[in-house]
Amino acid sequence: MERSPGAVLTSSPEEEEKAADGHGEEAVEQEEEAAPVVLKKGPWTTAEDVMLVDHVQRHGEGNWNAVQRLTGLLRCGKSCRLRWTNHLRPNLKKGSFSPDEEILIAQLHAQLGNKWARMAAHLPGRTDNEIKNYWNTRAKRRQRAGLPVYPPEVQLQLALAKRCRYDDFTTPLASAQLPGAANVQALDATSAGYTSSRPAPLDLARQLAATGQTVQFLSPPPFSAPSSPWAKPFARNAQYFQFAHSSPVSPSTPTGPLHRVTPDLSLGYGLRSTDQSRLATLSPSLGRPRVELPSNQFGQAMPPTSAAAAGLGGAALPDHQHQNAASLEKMLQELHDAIKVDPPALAPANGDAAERHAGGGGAVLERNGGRENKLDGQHRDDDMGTLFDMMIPTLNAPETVPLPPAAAAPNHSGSTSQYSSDDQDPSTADLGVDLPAAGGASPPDQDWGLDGVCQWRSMSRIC
DNA sequence: AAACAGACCAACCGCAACTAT
DNA sequence: GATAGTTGCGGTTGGTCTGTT
Repeated sequence: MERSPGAVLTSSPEEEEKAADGHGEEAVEQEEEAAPVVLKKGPWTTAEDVMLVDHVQRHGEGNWNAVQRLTGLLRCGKSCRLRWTNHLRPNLKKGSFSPDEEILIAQLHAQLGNKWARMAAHLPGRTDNEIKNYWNTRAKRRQRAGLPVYPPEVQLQLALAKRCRYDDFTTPLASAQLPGAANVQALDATSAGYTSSRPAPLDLARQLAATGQTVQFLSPPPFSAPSSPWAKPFARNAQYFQFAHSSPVSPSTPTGPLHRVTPDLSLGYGLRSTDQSRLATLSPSLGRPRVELPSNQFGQAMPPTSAAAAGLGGAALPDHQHQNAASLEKMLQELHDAIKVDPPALAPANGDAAERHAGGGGAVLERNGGRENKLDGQHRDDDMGTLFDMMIPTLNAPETVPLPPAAAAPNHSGSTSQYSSDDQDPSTADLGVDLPAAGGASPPDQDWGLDGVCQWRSMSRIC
């Protein structure tokens, strides 16, 4: 919602408006002879907007410092540029963020940190300022409320990514075996050319794909979700699996279509197909082996074996799928051990998974007593949520994953923007946010505050 | 109805990177 | 290579709106 540009609040709005209105290029010359121009600050007037738009139409974007000189607009170049990019340029999308956009922002923030401009590149029609404002207000509000900053689905990504760093995925993954050339390209892009001393990007999509699940790019569906994604139950979540740190995003990443990596994560708990089409994932570099690290995330060193496995390439081995499936199964087993239930059977590494997925059937857990039941997809969603509930405290247990101070206690200022983009790890800081202290009680309102699906409450059982 | 607090948003500022000279 | 100018980015501020007391 944009405020009326006519709301001039400067000290002498009338005079300034007059000045702005009356100037053509001839009037400028007069000013140049006069005393130094006092540039205006504050809200833009309609007349100023018109002048700026006219200037851009004539001269194109750029050379912003010339705007004042050429048009007499009493604004500095920076202000002109800002006004243009944030409000006047065509194809800007105004209004509140759609649920899909919200989810995407959370994903992007999990991956990039406070790289608003880069995030904006993934949200056509949105500006960095808009995203920044959105995130800061929501994040602050959630932090104040003692809620995790990221929605569960993003936390799951981070949790799994973090977890997997400590798993011994010793086998190079066979991207060449992935179905679909685009997939291979995209997934390879997450690792090829990764020359930093930082840990190699972890890409669970790849791992999942190696288990035989399909990984595919979907066309960008319109942002049309009817309700806030953060209000949704957990389940669709396991959808996006380009993980933090896994897909370098460069400023030159096309700002148009959003590319999605959507593994069919039917590892016994399944996802609804309708969910799958909705979730955006972080755009890979579309095959370019560009090396540009995200500003943060996963600063911790990955064990060498994991680093090697996590995407530095390598020849495909015939048994990759089984090995990785076993790793994932092991992970699930551990998670289920924590909650004293049996893990769901890992889906076979072939079409069977998709079949189960489509049918909504399959053995899933019933939390009560660990009995297995045939439940519908929703219940499987819940089970996945339970898994996640268990995952977070496990992952953040001090003996396994030391949390940076920011993770242990939210920033005193309540801001999410204070970490150094290179030094801090929002995947840990924010992932772990607001976890109840060991032995402590969960915050009273630990759900996402929107649909009452509170999986976090169960944490007290294991903390 | 008034006061207050929080949310929201536009815009500014400082800094860094980039480019031209 | 040094310098100046330009552009882009992220953090912050301050005004307005809206809901609550």
